[in-house]
Amino acid sequence: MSSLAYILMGLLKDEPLTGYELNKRFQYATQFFWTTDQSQIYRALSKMHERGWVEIEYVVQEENPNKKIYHLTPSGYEALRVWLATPLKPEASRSPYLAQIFYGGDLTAEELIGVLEARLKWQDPEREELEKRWAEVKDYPDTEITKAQFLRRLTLEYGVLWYRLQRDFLEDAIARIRAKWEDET
Amino acid sequence: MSSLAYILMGLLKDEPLTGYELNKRFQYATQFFWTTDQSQIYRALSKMHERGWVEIEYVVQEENPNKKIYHLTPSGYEALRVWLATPLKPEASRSPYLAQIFYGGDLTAEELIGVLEARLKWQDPEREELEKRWAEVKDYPDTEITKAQFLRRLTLEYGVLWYRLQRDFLEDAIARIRAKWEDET
DNA sequence: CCTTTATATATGCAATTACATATATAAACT
DNA sequence: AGTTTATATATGTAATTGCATATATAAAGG
Repeated sequence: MSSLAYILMGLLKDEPLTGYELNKRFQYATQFFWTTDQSQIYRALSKMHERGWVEIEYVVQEENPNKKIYHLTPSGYEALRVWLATPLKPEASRSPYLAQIFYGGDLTAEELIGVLEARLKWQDPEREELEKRWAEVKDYPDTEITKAQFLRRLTLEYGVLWYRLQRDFLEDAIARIRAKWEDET
Repeated sequence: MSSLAYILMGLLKDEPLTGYELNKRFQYATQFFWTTDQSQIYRALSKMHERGWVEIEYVVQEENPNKKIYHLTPSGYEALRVWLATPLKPEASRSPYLAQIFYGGDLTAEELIGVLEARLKWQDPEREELEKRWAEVKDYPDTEITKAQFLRRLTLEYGVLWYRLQRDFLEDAIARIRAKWEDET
């Protein structure tokens, strides 16, 4: 099973949820370490059910479509525990925008910078969203929160650091490319 | 076409190469922004040939298997240029190890730290390799190198900054998890 | 002597992915 | 009046992926 199943089980560990609700969590809770499509969530839930990792509670509704609430089973929890403690092999690196810089020697400064500005433009709102969440929790000492809260905050901190690195690098790169290209002409 | 074809053309822009040689470049030149499998390179080259982006020079050898040297065509170069100047949509984030931290509240400190130490162990040699390459080029002023060298160095710099962030985060996380778990017991 | 490594290209395959689309009702917006 | 959004689940599909394996020769290492 791909990581997706385990990430879903991580969410189900705290509360039973429908596929629809899990999908909504994905736009918020896990978005900086895992993104996925709605269709993948339903497919993953099917496979998890086949394996007995989740049980389905069918809920008939009148105003809205019927729904299936997924409950994590003990066997699912066990599978999650094992996965959480298993060192994973390195992920594939995939940053096509770095390739665009790497090979961009023949482009104009505007073309190159256009690519980097576009990236800044979508990354910065995401960075600000994380900064906001980080500001709310950063001041509690490690000793005054639960282990789970501590770990969630730790990943949030990583997210903030990562986005700041991206922003700093992009801003620096844009300035230096501009200077370099002006110099050469 | 996926980014792979363009990254291959970026390499072919400077010199015609065989699939075998391209594969070797991938373990070095591009490894921190793109990793791939040997089989993907041959498959991508086939597709690129169908599209007329590369031409094949057949070389018969006696001591070694025959080989095909791929030359970038003007139409390939043009496709590369267009891609390089096109802002790409955000890549999917995929960091399962962050998920392991995020959901790791029920694990022991040793289990959690084991995952992080394993990651440090494979990342640190890669970081050191990049640091070494960075040390060799970092002191030339931007004005004394070509645009292409400048951009290659810029991506290398990003790679170094990224690996340092990883190391700093992992070391800090390990220390804080250890402290927190000792505290709770 | 046997195994591994280097040279060189290629296919089979199952898993995973993103994107589009289907179905259905109700509310809210334009 | 017509469109979009929210609720809710599901399938079709082409592309891409990593891994394994096939073929073939020569050199180097154990």
